[in-house]
Amino acid sequence: MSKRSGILEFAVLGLLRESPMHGYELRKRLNTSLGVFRAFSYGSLYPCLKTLVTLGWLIEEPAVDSGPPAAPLAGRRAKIVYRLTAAGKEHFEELLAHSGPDAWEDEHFAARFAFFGQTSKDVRMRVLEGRRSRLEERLEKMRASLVRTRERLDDYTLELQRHGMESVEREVRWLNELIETERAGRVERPVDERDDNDNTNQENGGRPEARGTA
Amino acid sequence: MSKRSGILEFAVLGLLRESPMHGYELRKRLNTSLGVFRAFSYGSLYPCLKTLVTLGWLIEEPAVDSGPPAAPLAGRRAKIVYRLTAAGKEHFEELLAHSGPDAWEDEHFAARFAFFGQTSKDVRMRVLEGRRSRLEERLEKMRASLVRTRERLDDYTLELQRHGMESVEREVRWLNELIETERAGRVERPVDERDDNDNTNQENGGRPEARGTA
DNA sequence: TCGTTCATGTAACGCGTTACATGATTGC
DNA sequence: GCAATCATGTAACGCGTTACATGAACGA
Repeated sequence: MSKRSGILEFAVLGLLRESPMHGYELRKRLNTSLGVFRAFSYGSLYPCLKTLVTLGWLIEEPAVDSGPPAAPLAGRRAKIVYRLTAAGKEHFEELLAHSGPDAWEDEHFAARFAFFGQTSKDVRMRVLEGRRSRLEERLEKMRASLVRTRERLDDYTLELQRHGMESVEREVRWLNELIETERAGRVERPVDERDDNDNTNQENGGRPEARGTA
Repeated sequence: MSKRSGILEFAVLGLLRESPMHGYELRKRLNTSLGVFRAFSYGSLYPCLKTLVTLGWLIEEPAVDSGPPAAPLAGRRAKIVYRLTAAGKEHFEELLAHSGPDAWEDEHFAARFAFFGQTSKDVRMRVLEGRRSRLEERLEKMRASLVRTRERLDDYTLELQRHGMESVEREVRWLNELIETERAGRVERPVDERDDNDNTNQENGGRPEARGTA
């Protein structure tokens, strides 16, 4: 209906899935833990939260402020803590699994990757491979346009293109490593129903060997 | 006044400086020659052109269609060719030289770099160095946030951060090479007043040696 | 008590896109 | 003749930001 948003909505749901939070804290985690790839401001976050509430993905809670025990009374502007509803959880799963055409773009991909810890292995594979083929398309276009326009571009433009292509190629190699690592990975932890907080996901969950590759 | 735009405006002026063009062609060059880093649509391009005309940077010309000699008459919807005015040229120089706080962001930088062929050496140096220090700031922040949050992030988030940092570090190395090359560069071609088309800018204008570095 | 950080919001604007509407020219 | 592509535009919307307004809690 009104005011749907892409990546911000997704990130909010993802963070809230880990644990309930209020807006301020949410924003900080958006810009630090996750935020390497993007910064959000209150002007977008708070309206987004409201929308998600009206959609039923989130509920507001009056913030049982467990910190300072004094002055727990009356009219103090309570922090609003947002908690993911069951429907919200479901919706988030859908978003994770969904492979829309724009799902492989830079920021969409980064956002999904950031929540791989909460994603099943097959979905992870699909996302990684989707991203890779998206990048390979992009490389094709770049090469084609280079062939078409080479000779009538100055050195700087050329250098810019070359550096751009190299960056993309580098990301493809990175994805290749990740995909290999995933393939080698064993156990499929069902992810569902385990009430929070055991985020220690050991047993070779992430990227083992394959480092100092340059 | 109304409808000022950043990078699109800049790119249009830059392309038009090389030679007059109509909107359609302009858009194609935006998305091929230059367009590795960004794609624009008509919905933004045409309004932008109008604005630039009212500002006096551009003038519309009725397109003396030199191609098909037949049917040069009456009411055919003429292509509109846009040409940079003297004021527009001046404005573009200002934009090139200007070092606003946002001038070092990803897309701003890429756009400026794409027009280095029309930029004097000292400005090129300022831009490259500005970009580099901007990236170094960014690296500082990333490192700091890593120190703060390490240990309570899952492997995937960590890997994402690591890859992000490596990308930035790589660009810094790239800039270092470019800056060195610039320093080694000799002649300062005044750039001004040479009526178009001798774009052959030889004499070691771009990036000589320093390749296969990985 | 005074500045800083925490905490929540709103209004206006920025900078673009998508989808639509329109028509001329070219090549088969 | 008909499709493709060239060529120009407009209206509505998307997804965010900046700047502003407000106020409580905390530390020195």
